[in-house]
Amino acid sequence: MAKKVIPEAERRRRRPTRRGTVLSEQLIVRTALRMLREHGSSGLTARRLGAALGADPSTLYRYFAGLDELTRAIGEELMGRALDDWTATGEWRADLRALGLAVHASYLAHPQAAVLTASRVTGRPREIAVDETILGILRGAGFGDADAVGIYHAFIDLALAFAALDAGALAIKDEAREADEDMWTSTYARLPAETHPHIAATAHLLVHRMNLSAYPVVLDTLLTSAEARLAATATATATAPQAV
Amino acid sequence: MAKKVIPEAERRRRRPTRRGTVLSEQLIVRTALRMLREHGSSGLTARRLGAALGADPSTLYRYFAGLDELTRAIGEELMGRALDDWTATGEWRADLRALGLAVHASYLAHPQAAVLTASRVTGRPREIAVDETILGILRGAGFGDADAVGIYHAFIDLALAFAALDAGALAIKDEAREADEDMWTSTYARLPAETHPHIAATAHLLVHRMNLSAYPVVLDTLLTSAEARLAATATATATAPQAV
DNA sequence: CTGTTAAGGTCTACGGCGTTGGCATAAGGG
DNA sequence: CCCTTATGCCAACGCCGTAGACCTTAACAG
Repeated sequence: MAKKVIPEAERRRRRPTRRGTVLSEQLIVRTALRMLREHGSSGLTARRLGAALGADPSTLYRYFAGLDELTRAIGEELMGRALDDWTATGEWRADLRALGLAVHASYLAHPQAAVLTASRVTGRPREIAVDETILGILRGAGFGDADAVGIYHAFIDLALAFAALDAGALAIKDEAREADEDMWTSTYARLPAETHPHIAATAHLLVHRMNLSAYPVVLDTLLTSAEARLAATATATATAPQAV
Repeated sequence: MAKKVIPEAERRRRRPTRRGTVLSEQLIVRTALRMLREHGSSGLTARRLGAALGADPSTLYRYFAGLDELTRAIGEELMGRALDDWTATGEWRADLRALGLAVHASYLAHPQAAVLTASRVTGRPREIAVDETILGILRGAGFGDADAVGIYHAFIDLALAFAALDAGALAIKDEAREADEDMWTSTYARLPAETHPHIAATAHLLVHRMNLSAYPVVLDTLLTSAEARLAATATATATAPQAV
């Protein structure tokens, strides 16, 4: 096996595989994304990916130390796409909202991949770029460092957590068209009022609501609360500018 | 193989295993929880679980249709424990807060198990009981059905999403004591100010903050927003009681 | 243009996995 | 006490990740 994985930037010799394809990290990651979509979140295997690329499975280990590292690269790709899809306007609240939704949407565009990656911090460049951007927006808006960090933390974790949760729900629906159907209509909507009065009374509302994501609502409450905090701080500073 | 899995309630003949243990769903689930803690979130295998129980791996299929169903039973167990740890006081906001934290804590008590289960709806009895409880608290507090359902949705998804996210972080720390160490001190805290000014400026705050959960903060913003909505609705109703 | 070197492919193999079907046996109702 | 059948065990299938040895050819020096 490979002594060590050579970073993409330092690759010199690109030998085509037996079947003629020339490999690269990008090609592998994109093929992996396609396979996840086609075969479900547990359908990404070294052998299958190798076959799809026309390469021996073990070749992948020249590019990634293991499937785990490949998984992190996939997450990085999704995070990068979110950032690409986003443009700053200078209005902090609108920008944060758009960025949060972009991250969420980017993951949901590949639910099977998101399931594998959304709850992992990769520490790779494009993920760091997102973090830097968020902190920049907050500090630029006038938040103090402590507030900025607190809001940043809530913001990014909220986006990732909901990305993972919603992607999981989506992936299950995509994969198990049979059997699972829809838990809310099949199970919850049929509970008798005697044993579960509250669910029974609101079943008609639940069935609709639970098929949407709660993310936008929660995101907005977070941003509203941040806005209030900013206003309060500004007033306090204006009143007593000598305070820290 | 078994024609069909027989529900726990209908089991009559409890034949001991070759090594003397008498199986039950509960024993299997609890042993699985222990194995997850000891061997990490990917360390739960039919063979290992069988060995730990002193039974043949295939015996498990008499109790669960597959590892997937066992996983759902584990999630159900965690959700049930959360409900057991919680007691109602009648004050809706405090009750919801306590219940949310109980769910979060119950999952974080078994991070490796939580990783596998937190983003899955099981549709099993004790999970349904939690849902019924939440809706009951909200409707009892005076929220209209539409509001109650909206808040319920945000509340439960928030709890589960953060349980999954925080458990993932915890599980990685438990499992990969080597190699990963702490992404925040190892990677982020060392970024140069030229390329990442905002991260560099706040690194000292980030390192502390990112090792905590953002859940309590976000939960409180959600509850505050709900409280405001309830007050607004009450006023509107008092002013114009004839309104729907 | 040729020779050398090692990057980057392929091949083979190992141990472990989930799951299945067939079989043996003993629990418990009659 | 007998019969039925639930429930356990065994053996086997086709996957999996990945390690190590090996081969081939791209890239560069001369």
